Amino acid sequence: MKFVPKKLPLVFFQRETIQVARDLIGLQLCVRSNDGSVRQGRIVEVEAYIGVEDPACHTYLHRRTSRTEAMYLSGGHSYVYLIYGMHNCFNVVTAGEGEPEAVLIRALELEDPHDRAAAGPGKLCRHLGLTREDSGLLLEGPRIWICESDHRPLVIASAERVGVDYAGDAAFWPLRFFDEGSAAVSRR
DNA sequence: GGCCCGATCGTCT
DNA sequence: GACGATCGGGCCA
Repeated sequence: MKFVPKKLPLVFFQRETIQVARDLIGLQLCVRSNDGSVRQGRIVEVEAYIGVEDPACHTYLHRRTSRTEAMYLSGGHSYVYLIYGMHNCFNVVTAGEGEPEAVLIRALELEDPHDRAAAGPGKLCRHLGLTREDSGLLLEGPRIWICESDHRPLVIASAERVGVDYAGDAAFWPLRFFDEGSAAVSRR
């Protein structure tokens, strides 16, 4: 019987952030371009950013600016920001409205599992064509959505988050999750 | 207005 | 392992 991918409902994202992060591993992130073509990849690496008490999170201590406004939306919206003046990072907003938490999508496995064109948060945005224009969108299409996959990860590993040395103890929190069996993970 | 620095990546040694 | 690119965000004045 053929596997028919099913689009995830918004309630999937409106749960506890760490649980959503783990559950996202193995699912398909899909983006439709203006010309109608769809680019997609299997999520193999994510990081949880758990809100106002997380010193690594953009909304630490309720920081709220035009950039982070999308994080205050209800779970199931996108949050895309520019980093180092040249790379975009795509996040899935989690939990409820006014609970500014999110999951950073760090790597996708493409059709060729050894293709590393989407192995990193900046690289996957470039590959999918995602920019800050795509921040604050609902993840129920037509532009961006996430659907089920018939390829579930065998082992989900956890580790420290990348690039958050400024965050004190929080730099050591094991909030990065990845598919141990994928060659498309950004770092081991 | 000014200053510092970043949830990265590619290149070079 | 080190470093530069490149520019907006965040914070202070």
